[in-house]
Amino acid sequence: MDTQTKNTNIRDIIGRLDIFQECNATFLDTLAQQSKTQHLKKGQVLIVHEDKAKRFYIISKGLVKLYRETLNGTQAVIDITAKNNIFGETSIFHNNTHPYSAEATENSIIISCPLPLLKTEIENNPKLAIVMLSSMAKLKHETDQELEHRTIQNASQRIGCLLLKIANQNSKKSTSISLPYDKALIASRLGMQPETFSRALKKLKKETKIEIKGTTVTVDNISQLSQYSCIACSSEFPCKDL
Amino acid sequence: MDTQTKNTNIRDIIGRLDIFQECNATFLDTLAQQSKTQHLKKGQVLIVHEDKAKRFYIISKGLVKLYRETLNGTQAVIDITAKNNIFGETSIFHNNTHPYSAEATENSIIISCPLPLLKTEIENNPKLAIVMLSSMAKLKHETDQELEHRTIQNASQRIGCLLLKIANQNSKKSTSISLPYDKALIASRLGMQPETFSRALKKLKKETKIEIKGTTVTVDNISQLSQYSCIACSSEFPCKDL
DNA sequence: CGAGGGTTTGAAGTGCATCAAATAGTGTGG
DNA sequence: CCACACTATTTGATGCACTTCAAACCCTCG
Repeated sequence: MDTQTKNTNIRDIIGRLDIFQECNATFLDTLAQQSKTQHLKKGQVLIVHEDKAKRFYIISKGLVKLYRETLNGTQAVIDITAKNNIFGETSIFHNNTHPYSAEATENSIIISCPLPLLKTEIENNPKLAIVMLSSMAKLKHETDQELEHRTIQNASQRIGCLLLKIANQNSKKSTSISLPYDKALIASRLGMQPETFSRALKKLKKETKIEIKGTTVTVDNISQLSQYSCIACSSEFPCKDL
Repeated sequence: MDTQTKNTNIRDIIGRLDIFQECNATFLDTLAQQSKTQHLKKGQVLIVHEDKAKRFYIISKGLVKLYRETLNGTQAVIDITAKNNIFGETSIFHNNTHPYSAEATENSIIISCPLPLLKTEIENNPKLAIVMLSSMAKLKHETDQELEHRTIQNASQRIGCLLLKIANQNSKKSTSISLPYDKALIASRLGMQPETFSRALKKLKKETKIEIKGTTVTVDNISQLSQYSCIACSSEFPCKDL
């Protein structure tokens, strides 16, 4: 594939992102021209916490874990993010330092774009600033929710809550959910050990009559599940405030 | 005090807030005119989670707890915020619904301002939008840190981390710290029970040789404290990224 | 078929929560 | 200035949830 074609692809992907809907073609063209596609192997680290930030990233394919890590290697997962999501852009507001690390958790294709370009555009395009502002507010709110869950919900309830979230994203009444990534990764996303995840899922199955077969979870009675999980949450199902 | 004088006071306070430094006098005057001062008793609830939002708030004096609460009354504290801080403004980005509850934890004086006015100004004043954006990014980052602490640090380490934060805000080498609010409230802010706080503080005292007398904590050896707490954190002392 | 990662299970330990009760601290009215 | 009432904090005893370490199992893919 020649450069011309590549850039067209990037331009298309960028142009479709929600976050850039208020940007004009000139900016998008320039951004696309200065962007690069990167192929990441599973496990490859893209950002190291507190690194100087020069670029931000868009996931074209795959899965990226955002996390913070202590010297001895213990990790706290902040988010696991997928196709068409952007990350690394918040460093603009942190002295151009990345506030988290990022690692591909499966083979992924990433578009990397220069940060200064975005920064300038935010400063010059008020509409983009507003879009970024509400996107940031949404992120903040999600983290607040997560903090609440960690404080109030037990392991099984947190799993139930995640299942409900996934079920809701799909069709209205879908009862068959396939886990978006492997169980150990889900566990870390929910702030628990893989062993705990396994046992807590078993408990959840017993309590709410869900069916588990490998990577597929079948929920016959969504209200039973929501009752079990949402009793320990400030928001009622289906979580309006997201 | 007549209305004129009151408004002048409000105007002064608003005008000094960091967040409004990029706003012109006309806006600040209008905002002050449409604002009201409220006296809150300790324990009084100002915002109930998911209420329709009409106003945002500025603390002129006192202390306000922002939290989320389940039906059975269990709380998750999001933040405890003091003089010259603003809260309730994020509802602009959540369909005018407050994403948390707010309660005065001591007798407080609050300035309440109409949200639509702020919303319009954000939309029309790009510089304010940028200020709001970095303030929101900072909040998000703080919550990310908190989530990390809950995941990785134990109770004693979290207390130590808080002490370091307070020590750092004051003078460079201050060794005498007075707790900003009562211990049960600190405990809830750190996501633990009062009993746990008491025991964990005792343990911290033993491990790091700090002195505790009522509400005053004396730290002779800050590096010993930071070593104890920051070993379980992705940021090294003194936490640069704040 | 066998290697290797992902997942589950078991056994034991740790940290925090819970409930109950004692103690310290604070403000009030006499 | 003291005694009382009330709140904040500490202490003790016990239980539960989650972690840790070790080993078994399971699945997929060369």
